[in-house]
Amino acid sequence: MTEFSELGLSPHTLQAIADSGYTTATPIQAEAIPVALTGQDVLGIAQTGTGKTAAFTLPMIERLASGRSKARMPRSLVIAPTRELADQVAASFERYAKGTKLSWALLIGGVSFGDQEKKLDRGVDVLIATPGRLLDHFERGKLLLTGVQIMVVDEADRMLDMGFIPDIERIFKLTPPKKQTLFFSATMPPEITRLTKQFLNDPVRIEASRPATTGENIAQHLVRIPLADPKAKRMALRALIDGAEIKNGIVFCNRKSEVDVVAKSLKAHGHDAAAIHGDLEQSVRMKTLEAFRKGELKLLVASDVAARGLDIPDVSHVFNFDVPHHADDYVHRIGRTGRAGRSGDTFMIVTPADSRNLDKVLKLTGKTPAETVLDLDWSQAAGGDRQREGRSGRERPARGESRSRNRRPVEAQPEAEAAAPREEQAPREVRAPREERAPLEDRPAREERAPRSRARSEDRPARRAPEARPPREEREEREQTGVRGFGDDTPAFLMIPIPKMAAAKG
DNA sequence: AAAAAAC
Repeated sequence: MTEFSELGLSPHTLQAIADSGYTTATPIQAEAIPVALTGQDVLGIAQTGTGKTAAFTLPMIERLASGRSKARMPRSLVIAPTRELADQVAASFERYAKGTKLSWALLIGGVSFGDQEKKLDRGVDVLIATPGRLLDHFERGKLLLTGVQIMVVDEADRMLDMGFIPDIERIFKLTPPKKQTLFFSATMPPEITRLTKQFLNDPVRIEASRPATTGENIAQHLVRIPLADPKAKRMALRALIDGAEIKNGIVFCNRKSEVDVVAKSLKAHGHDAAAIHGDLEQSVRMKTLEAFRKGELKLLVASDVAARGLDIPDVSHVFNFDVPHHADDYVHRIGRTGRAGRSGDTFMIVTPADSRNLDKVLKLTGKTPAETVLDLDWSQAAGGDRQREGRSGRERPARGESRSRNRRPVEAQPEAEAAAPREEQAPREVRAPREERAPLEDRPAREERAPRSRARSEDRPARRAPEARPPREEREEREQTGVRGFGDDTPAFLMIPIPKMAAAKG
């Protein structure tokens, strides 16, 4: 246990920390803060929920305490992948830099340029931004990055997922090479490693990541339902919610449209729920999140915008309305609960159509979740759809007709009636005792199925390897002839071979 | 398959 007072922070900052109610530092804070205070680069391998935001804001505040920034020339820069995350970083500065002269500005999309420009003109010490809006300001000539002394990249691997790496490279190149860089990523895929090698200067590597597996304090439940039908899934979700003692919970869906439908449906059934996803207005996103944080909203229905990074203190339940497309996302989603050693319950609704993604999830977590059985009358769900079974039961109507057709019936009809008497609706939940959760026979059976996927994973590298790493002469030729006009300054990302396209054509 | 992010 390391106290903040041991880390070399100033009395003023320590007071701000104490005012926030903290005394002991998290492992990443204990390791990163002293290093960052010396001005060295930091490569932090840490997931969210490890306290990494404070791990870089605190030393930044200290190092920026002396000196002032000029107009349009921020002295430091924090890049985050999502607006909410950037907002959280801003909140951290607001909290810990209070009483100092440090000024900061939040540059994110979805809000007007005016206020952001005003702040830039006045001069800010800390710029917190998402890549798109930052570059937008830069291109409008509102911003110079040549005065940046400290640059932070938060959740780099997520930026990679979101296609931001070229932007990040560009931003790196707009800042002076002689600066301090604090670089955080939960994982280190090759692309990220390459980036750190190119732009970090002899960084101190600090690891505070939990393994990719899931915490012991999170009880994972699997809810198999017999039909891959959204209505049936909503029935199941309601039954789960009604059958659990929820303080607050997040319901994750794969699609934004589904988020809207599920949120509406829950509200129509008397639940305290609201939606959050990337198509909603920024002000609404923030308001909803704020209400959820304050405990004024019980159920947050979310796309994966909320899966990672968001600072939502303690959630008692996570519901996976859909099996996520990527197993990683599952880990992040359920990681919204069971934080700081508390216990959490998670439920995932699984339909016969989800077996593939489910396999991937189970393989990654290495766990066999408890199966929760819902004793519901599924015909209620199937009934409404039966007459249009021609649609392969998926209920994905063509554009145009979808809205008017789906909306009302979904909310108003048999479903609503089905919910009427609560006692009847409550799930007859048959929960296996923990020890019995993973019957030993189950494991080998699952293992035996593996050859199929193993065969796939074996031949995949074989197919990709020759593309990803062409023979030397070819590479040199490409380097000489493929990209022109940059001289020695060719951006590295232009030199990356594009295996997928080649493979697809071949 | 989907989501995220700039106007």
